Amino acid sequence: MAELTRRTSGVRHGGRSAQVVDRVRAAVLAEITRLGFAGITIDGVAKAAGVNRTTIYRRWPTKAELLGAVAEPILAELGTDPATGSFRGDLLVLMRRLRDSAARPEGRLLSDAIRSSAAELQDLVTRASVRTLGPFERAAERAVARGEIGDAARAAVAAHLAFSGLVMWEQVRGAPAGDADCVLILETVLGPA
Amino acid sequence: MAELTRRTSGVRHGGRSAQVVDRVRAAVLAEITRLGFAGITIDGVAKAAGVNRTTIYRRWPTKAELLGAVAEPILAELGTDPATGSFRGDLLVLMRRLRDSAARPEGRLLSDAIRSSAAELQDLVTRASVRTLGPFERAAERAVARGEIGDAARAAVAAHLAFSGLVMWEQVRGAPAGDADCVLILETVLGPA
Amino acid sequence: MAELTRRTSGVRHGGRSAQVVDRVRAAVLAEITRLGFAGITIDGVAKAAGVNRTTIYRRWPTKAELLGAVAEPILAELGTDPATGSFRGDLLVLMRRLRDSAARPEGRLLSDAIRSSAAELQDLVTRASVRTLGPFERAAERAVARGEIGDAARAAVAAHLAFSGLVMWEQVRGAPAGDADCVLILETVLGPA
Amino acid sequence: MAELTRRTSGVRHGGRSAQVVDRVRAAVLAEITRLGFAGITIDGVAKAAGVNRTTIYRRWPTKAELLGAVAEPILAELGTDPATGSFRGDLLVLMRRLRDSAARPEGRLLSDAIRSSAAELQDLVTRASVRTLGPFERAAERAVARGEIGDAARAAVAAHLAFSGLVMWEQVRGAPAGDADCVLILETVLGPA
DNA sequence: TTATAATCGAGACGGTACGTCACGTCTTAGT
DNA sequence: ACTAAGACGTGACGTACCGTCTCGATTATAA
Repeated sequence: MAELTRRTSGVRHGGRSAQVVDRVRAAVLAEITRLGFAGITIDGVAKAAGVNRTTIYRRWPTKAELLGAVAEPILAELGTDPATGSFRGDLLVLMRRLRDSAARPEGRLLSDAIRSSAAELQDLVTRASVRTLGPFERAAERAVARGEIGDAARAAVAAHLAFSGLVMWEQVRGAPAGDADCVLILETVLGPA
Repeated sequence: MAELTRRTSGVRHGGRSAQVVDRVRAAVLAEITRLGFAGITIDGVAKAAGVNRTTIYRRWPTKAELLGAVAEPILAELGTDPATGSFRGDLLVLMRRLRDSAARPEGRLLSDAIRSSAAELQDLVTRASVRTLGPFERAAERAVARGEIGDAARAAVAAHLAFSGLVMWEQVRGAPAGDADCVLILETVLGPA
Repeated sequence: MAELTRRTSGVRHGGRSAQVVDRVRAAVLAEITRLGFAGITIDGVAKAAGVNRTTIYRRWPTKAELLGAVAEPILAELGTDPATGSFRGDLLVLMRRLRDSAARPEGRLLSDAIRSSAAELQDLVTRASVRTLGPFERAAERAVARGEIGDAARAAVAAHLAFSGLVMWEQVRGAPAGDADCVLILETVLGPA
Repeated sequence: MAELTRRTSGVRHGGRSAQVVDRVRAAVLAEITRLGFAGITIDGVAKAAGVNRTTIYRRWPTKAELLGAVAEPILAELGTDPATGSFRGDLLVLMRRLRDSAARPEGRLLSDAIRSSAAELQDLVTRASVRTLGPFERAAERAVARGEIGDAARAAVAAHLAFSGLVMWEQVRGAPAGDADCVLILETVLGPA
């Protein structure tokens, strides 16, 4: 998945190039807000960004790369590991972070992408899943290492359920998850505190 | 969502009409197997079915209706309530049923649809979600009514997690859920037996 | 070209059949007024007539036959020979008659058809041309027979010009021909009175 | 009406673009020969030209523009004024020119278009009429200015008749106008030389 | 008065063409 | 070194008519 740099080798003209990148990024987010993840088109992004369509294709040859580049910052953010010292604490932090991100266009992009089954976005989907689920899984591993939970598979499933339950929440229940919902999920997969 | 009959009243030409419906249905499933849910096109279905494209449009004006019609049987199947007498038993049945269905093209259609965020499929998505999640939720309600679980919200979340965890399983973990996975999920959301 | 009777052999069921024929005929004229000659579709006529599309096809297998049937009365009217006793008088009568007819939908149908180059309407076009131009040509022949004009070819051309000039008048000049225009045409092709 | 160049400013790719334009133009003429004016379809032209259908739509958004572009050269040719010094001479030149053009596909396109009553071609029809009839009318005006004819309306009608008579000739009489026919028309509308 | 044949309404289908949208690629000109 | 601009092929979309077919329901006349 492309990072937010040009694919062709060579010097980057700081000013102009960076401007293009920024405008395209902003345009993608605006389009997500306007039309939703599935409604994004290169044409639309180009127009919204005031940039030529070919310019986008040059920099991000596929839609997956474009979206991946836009999602990169939030992916990085969601990819970091918390360190509360307890599985319960880690999961709660991760869930709240994920929930909060879904309120932003980048987050919507991410969670819609994770659920998507489009072949053309396979790269993005996999990468986004791995990096977003990662901290959940590592929290589980730490819990096992710390002896909080004996059964590693059990810990992994708990992490998976917390993640999946949250990712599917709005799609299935029609409203974003609240703070209490996060706590409920947590107590359901880990038992009452 | 259309059932697998003509929208207008009265299918007359039992023979020919029924044949068309059957062939289109089969073609949709074949295309799902071949290209995946997101790869389905009316053109492709028409060709695979050996039927004219306009014939499909006449009967199912939107893609959501076409897919909904094809999904109807499995929706009906997954929409029935088990009656094992216990929440645990009900959930296990529901999960296994859902897991098994995912191995068939109709099931793949369904679970991919449920995760999809395509605007054009909103109808299908909602309907599929409601009908497939329904038995999970009703099982939770019965559990509450029976006094198995005191907290209704807690029961509902358990149902939601079992459902979501299963629907996202393959997408996120790369392989279909096994029997042991179902049990693990069950023990995670309801506690050990 | 079909007359306004059923093509299949057998008895005509006076009431119902006649009603259908009348309503279709009225619908064709209404559609000509609404959409113009080129805008006529069988679908549209059927809807406007409150008659099933297949009923129209049964009776008039081609569009040319349908239109021909509708045009028949006016064709008959325009096909009769005047007898003023002079070429000049005959032509004037014929021109005025043709001009007047163009104000009615049937007449518009006719003159648009005569100018049309649609292959599917070849039958109609030929028939309409022959029958409408006929009186002009016969008037020329009578003039020659009477000795009014010596040169038969010359007389025929005069008839042709009067006819063509009138048929093209509105199309080219943007407004229907007036009485004075008819006289001008007459004096142009036959010389001043 | 579009000229035979791109609608947007500046054709850049002299080679490729020009080639496409040429091939489409040739294809239109070929299709006219093959199927007649009324039988022309964008699909057919695209196939005959070995060009994609959307390419045609991009360049000529409507059929009227496409046909207008193809007709442009002959329109330009038929739009020039002769200067024989006499009404009679001018008309004869104009008639022969028009008659000759009808032997070529472009000319057939033109005269069929002029007679057409299709709403979608209104632009083309008007433009073609105006530009083709124009020289006839201006010849009449010059005749009046020169004092050849006293009555301007009379001169205009003579021009109109010569034009209409010729345009309708083949449609009504079944064979193209010969040289002698042109002379006959001339003598009919202007009197013997 | 009832058969019976003609006719109609309704639904469906295959097919052609339409005009549009989005994709991804290429080339040339300009900055 | 990039970007803008224009063009193109390709595939899919959803719609409008065309002409044909079959079935079931009427209906008007002829037995």
